[in-house]
Amino acid sequence: MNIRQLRAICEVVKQGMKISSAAEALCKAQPGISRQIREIEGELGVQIFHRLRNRICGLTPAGEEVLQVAERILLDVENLRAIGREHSSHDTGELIIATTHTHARYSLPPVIEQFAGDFPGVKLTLRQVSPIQACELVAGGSADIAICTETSRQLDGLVSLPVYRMAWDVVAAADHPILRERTITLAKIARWPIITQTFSGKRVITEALARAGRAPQVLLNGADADVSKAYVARGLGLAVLAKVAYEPGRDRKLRLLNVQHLFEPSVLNMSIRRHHYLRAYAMSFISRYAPHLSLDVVRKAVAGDRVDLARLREKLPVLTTAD
Amino acid sequence: MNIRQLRAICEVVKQGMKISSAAEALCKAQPGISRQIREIEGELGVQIFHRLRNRICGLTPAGEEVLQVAERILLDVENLRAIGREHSSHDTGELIIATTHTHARYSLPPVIEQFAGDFPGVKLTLRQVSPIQACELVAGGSADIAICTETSRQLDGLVSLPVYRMAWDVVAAADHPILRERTITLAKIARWPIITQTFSGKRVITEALARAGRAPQVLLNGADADVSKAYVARGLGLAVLAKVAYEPGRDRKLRLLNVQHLFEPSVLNMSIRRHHYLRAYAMSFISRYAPHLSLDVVRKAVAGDRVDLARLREKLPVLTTAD
DNA sequence: GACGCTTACGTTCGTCGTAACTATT
DNA sequence: AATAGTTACGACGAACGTAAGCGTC
Repeated sequence: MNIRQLRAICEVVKQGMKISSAAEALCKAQPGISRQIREIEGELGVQIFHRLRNRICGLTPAGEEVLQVAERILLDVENLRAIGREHSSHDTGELIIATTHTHARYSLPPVIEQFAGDFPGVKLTLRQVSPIQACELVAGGSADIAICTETSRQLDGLVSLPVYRMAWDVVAAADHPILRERTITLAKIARWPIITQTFSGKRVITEALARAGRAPQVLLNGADADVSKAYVARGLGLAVLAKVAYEPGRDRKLRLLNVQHLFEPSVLNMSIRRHHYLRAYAMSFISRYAPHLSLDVVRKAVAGDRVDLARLREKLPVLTTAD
Repeated sequence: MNIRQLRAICEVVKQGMKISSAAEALCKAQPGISRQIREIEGELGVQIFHRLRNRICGLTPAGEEVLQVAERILLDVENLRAIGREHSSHDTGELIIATTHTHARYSLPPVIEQFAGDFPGVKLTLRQVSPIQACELVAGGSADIAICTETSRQLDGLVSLPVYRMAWDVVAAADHPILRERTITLAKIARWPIITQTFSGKRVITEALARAGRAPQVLLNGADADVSKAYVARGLGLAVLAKVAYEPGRDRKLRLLNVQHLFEPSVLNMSIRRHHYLRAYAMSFISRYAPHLSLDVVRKAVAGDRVDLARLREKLPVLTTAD
């Protein structure tokens, strides 16, 4: 058995059961990949791929099981390389963080600034995507850490730790009529056009209004916090923002509505691929971003020991400002 | 990187940092092993072994981490082979159970008889050892399942599931004076010489008497249940036996003392190496031996998901007779 | 005929064992 | 001298790419 053979299997699956695409992705000729696969099938004594008319078209049940283990082995091979780099060049390497606009723009900058100062040799990459994509990037090994609100479905092989509760704000233009109201209710919010954001912000407002039997009048959808703020400033509507995205000093044309009682804070997760080796600088990043998280807990959770998430959630600090 | 290289590393460690022994164990020449190691050290860019005066004498910190991951990879490689065998020859293979005398002789025979009938193609091996050795065999990959009472220290990489509570009996010769007592107390037991067994039986009696401020008068130590019974039958003393080891039909010369109130039942564990692939027949064996254990729980526990052991323990049946 | 995989074959690279060498005890 | 590990070298085998073959769309 060979690591190359396992890589061939995984790549063929990743490329949608195409040997030729896998060969290209691995910079090899097709016949090589073809043989690697037949060789390991011969050695294990089972068909891994379902062949239909001389063409590969799916995994056999045995193949499903093989794939799972093969992926774990390849991950561990990557981990060995990371261990090597860790001990040969402690403070140089790469750290890829997948997150949404809100965190890339508002909650992460101070941490990243500090981190970049401390680890000039680490190439830090920020991938700004949707929460689901962020998790998928991490699960697929293309990113180290995902920082995003909870996604509906947990990918397996992914360890998610709650790190903050995110409070929400509703903002309005300084001369917006709603500011004359003494108390804000969901019903009053629902009267005005709303600029919803792409990800969790949208869900938060929709669900909250649904609880009050209302639906938002969506003026504009698919905006991020910055876009939302621009439209709100022009008086076109209200927007729900993560509290961290409101900057009193810069957002002069905006006013906050007092809505803590209307919107439940969302849980912000940090997701890491299970069994992924975390370089020392990655741990350092984590402890800077979430100083209340014990690194030992992180290490254990990633190693596969199940951690008492409920207890972690209980004492989660609320994320309000980035600094 | 190569699986061979990883195997070389693990074998050298296993052989107590001896390259030559590792070479022999792997049926290779020394220079080959030597080179494999230097090659992977070169590729990872770190020293794995500590070298002192041209001689290997320990793992570096990096080596410790590498070893851990390398072992996991080798285990997974073994798992791939097992998956192959599972799907190519479902009902043939090997099953190695490491357990103590009591279970080999008393609690397992009916299950094994049934199993052997159902899976004639499976070579079943029973390794009769101490509880600690049983766990070590499983942790080292030399056995599939360990069945034994809890050991003081949990080996890492080992998943232990509680399967039964083992009740204890004290037996005496039919004409033993203690049988004239109306109620049995620890103090009364402590008056007589005791034949202690090698493993948990010894601890049980010692700890129980210690709670009553007594120490056992040990007449003979290191016996198993059968040896104990023979001496007890000759009137040489009392013995603490697992309830399952007392056979009323055969043990005519022995009498039971009513001691449920004196000896706390011990928890019997089933231990499996974490991430070890369990063949279908192994699962079948488990469900026969412990029908109250959900196979899904077993599968999850072995896969690394932590299971609520406390809840499992609560509703543990008491093991009294084997059938 | 284009696409996708397999078979065939010669080259290249890697792995292994023997043997000679070096260092430690 | 004996033990433990490294270096050197030649032989064998595995992996790769090119080219040709086969079956499907």
